[in-house]
Amino acid sequence: MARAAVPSKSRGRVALVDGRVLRASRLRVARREQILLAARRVFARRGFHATRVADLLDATGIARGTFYLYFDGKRAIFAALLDDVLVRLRAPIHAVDVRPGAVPPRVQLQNMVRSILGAIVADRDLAFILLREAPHAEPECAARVEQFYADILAMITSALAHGCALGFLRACDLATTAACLLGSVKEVVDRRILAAPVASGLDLDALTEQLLEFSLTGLLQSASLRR
Amino acid sequence: MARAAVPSKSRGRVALVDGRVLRASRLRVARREQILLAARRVFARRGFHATRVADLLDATGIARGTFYLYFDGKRAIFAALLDDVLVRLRAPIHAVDVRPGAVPPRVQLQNMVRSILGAIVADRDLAFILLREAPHAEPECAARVEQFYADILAMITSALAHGCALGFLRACDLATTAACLLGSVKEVVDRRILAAPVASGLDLDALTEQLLEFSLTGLLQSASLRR
Amino acid sequence: MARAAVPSKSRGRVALVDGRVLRASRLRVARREQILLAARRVFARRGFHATRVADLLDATGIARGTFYLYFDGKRAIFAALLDDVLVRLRAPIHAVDVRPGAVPPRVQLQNMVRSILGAIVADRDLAFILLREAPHAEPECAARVEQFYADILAMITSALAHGCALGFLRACDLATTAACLLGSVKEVVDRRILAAPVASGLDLDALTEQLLEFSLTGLLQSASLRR
Amino acid sequence: MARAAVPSKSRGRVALVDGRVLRASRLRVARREQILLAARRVFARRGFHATRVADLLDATGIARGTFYLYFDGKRAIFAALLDDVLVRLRAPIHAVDVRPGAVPPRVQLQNMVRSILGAIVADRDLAFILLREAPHAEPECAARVEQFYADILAMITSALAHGCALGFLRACDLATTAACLLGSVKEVVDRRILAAPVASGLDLDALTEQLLEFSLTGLLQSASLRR
DNA sequence: AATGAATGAGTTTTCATTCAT
DNA sequence: TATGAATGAAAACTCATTCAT
Repeated sequence: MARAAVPSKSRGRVALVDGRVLRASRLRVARREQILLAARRVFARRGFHATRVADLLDATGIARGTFYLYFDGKRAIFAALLDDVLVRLRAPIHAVDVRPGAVPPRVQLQNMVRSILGAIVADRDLAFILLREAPHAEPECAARVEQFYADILAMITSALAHGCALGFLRACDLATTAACLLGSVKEVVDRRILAAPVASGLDLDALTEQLLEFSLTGLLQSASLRR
Repeated sequence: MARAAVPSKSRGRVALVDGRVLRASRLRVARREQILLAARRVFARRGFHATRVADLLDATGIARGTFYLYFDGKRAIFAALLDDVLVRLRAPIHAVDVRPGAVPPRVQLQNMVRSILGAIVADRDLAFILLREAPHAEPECAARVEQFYADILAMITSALAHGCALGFLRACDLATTAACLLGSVKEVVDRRILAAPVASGLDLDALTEQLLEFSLTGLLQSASLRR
Repeated sequence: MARAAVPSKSRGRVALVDGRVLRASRLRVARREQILLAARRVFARRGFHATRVADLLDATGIARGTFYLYFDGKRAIFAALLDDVLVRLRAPIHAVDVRPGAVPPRVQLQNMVRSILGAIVADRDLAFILLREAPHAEPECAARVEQFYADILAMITSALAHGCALGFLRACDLATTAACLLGSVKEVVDRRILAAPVASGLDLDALTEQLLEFSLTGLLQSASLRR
Repeated sequence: MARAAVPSKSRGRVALVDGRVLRASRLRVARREQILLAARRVFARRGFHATRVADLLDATGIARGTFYLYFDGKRAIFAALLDDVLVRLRAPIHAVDVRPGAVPPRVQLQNMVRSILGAIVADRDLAFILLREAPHAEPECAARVEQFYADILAMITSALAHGCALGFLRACDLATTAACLLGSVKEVVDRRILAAPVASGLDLDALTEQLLEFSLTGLLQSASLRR
């Protein structure tokens, strides 16, 4: 929708027009962002189904027609938000480098988890949308979320398989264990970050540590390790 | 809504009437169950929001008016189903008995997890409703689900605290670790049971074992336990 | 939409149910007719595009939902009306019988034209819909109207070809002449019947005569026939 | 809207300004024509109701605001187009001169019909607008079209009356016969010109001949004239 | 008790027109 | 003059719930 700005160094009339076009384009993009920002908050607070287009209008202060100028409807703007969060959360996820000389795997994991939690804290509303709303909003959105998780699970599974092969990790059912890992992160995010009052001092490093500790060493005391 | 059957010891005419009332009452209850059963399937397949009352009617074969004779509406029947699943899943959950001479804690945990998974497999549709629909159906439903999870988390937290105090478990952030545990179970249920094709041979014992193993001993090889 | 009435002569419960069903079915059909009747008037007076569903509701005195219970929308009810008129006007149209001993062709034509005009007068609103609204209402409606006229033109063309072959009629360009005939009838219907004040004494026999006379013998005096 | 060019006889500065004004005015008129031309095509192809202002803009390549600078709106530009066609088609229509020494009436008629058909072919889009769209576009447009036809019918009626009085034409119901004539022409235009593929070799002289022949001498063989 | 026709509030979406730049 | 973003009135359609039979 938002057209790419056309930068120009020419003079006279053309420059004028280009200047106008450029400015208009910037305004367009800005307006779009403004609507997205407001919508993000509304969707996160009220949920997809309870949110009416009217709520989005109220939150942005624009007219009905204006909204439809920028988005094709409620689903479309929600999908745009979902895109946003999917991109942001996919960014920090990557395979662990186990080559000799690389950063130790545990540190890599730590950094990765920490980055993910950081991205979530940086935009709680988007995280709400991904975790709580998107899976039940629309078939299409749900499918995208499912694909996102499927990708992540594939990476986890691959990492587990490597770890086992290299002797770092114990043998386990990869699919089930991957689910355990994903579930742990999702629930911690949900209950320890999203559900936490905004003001409360979130210690992401501590959360990261707890997640890793739980996943890697389990709950038992070393001494009582062998049951 | 469903009136309690009125038992009667009187005779003759009155007894006859009582018999009728009794029969009617039984029919009432049966009909109610029939509607609930059909609704369960529909809600699980289409989701709360996408399910229209007409879908419930189609699935049951009753008339609109009849439906409202048994339930106060779409929300009410969904709430009734939610009640159902909450009761069923709460049943197997209880504190671990750590008194000397009791069944070993790990076995108790194993039995408990196994029971929960068993209850879920026994009624996938209800599990769908709890896991995927109820949290986004209606504020009231979401609140009840939240309360359910809060109860479970409280029990887990308490168990963790006991385990730590008794020296069975390592020290950890109780709230975060409880979330890890709950998340693991939820995700395993979702991906390894609900998402599994019905025909696929589910091995609940194996799933139980994987969950316990993951939670108690983590992923690392004992040898590489200390990083 | 309207289900066929199920007549029943059985007794007792079944009869009761059948009676109810029958009655309900009749009411349904009656209601549908009532809505169609009102809509016919509204569409004829205001035109398809200027008619809002609300106008139809006002005219019938039913609620919005009720309307959509009987028809899928504005287009659907208009299409139903169009069906109606197409059936009624197609009825009197048939090929001319030129076998020896048959009613004289001119009399057959006279009867046919007279029947058509009669059907139109019997339901001016429907004729309005066919002549003035349907061709511009919706692509689909327009197509049906066009097909209707195409059928008629095909019959006329065939009749002209026969007439020429038999020596009754002079040679002419069939397609163009068929258009002349159709156009004459349409315009006469439009201006001499539809545009006429309802009260005005319409003499359909006279109109029929004028139409035939014009088409068959043209305007020139016999004497000046050869220019 | 379009301001008349202001001719100027003054010199020097004022003349310069006048030159500018003149040029601006010419541009204005040209632009207006350009918009009308594009709109004509769009209205003819999509119809009045299905045409959105955006379609007109797309077809012309101007901005929304610019459009409203030249026309008061969708109705206004359509009305302007209608004006255009009404003027063009009224031009060739005039009374038949029956004074001795004048061109023979049949030749006059022939010329007139031929001129009308020529004007239509010269601008099929405008003819579409008059014949198919204007009568259903807007009450005001419909009224103008109706007035146009009323004028024509009045001329035809008067001509018929004269012809009868002079003994050229047979006695007939003037209003009905006038409708026959008008309807014949309209339908022939519609089906033999507008509906014809553009490429198809239209023989307007032949169509004219057919129309006259049909109207003046009818369909019957002279021999079988008296039924 | 059972039925299903009727209801109408609620929501989305379109598009002709305006107006600040 | 030209632009195109903004507007908001209209209009269609859905569906949970009621109620007369």
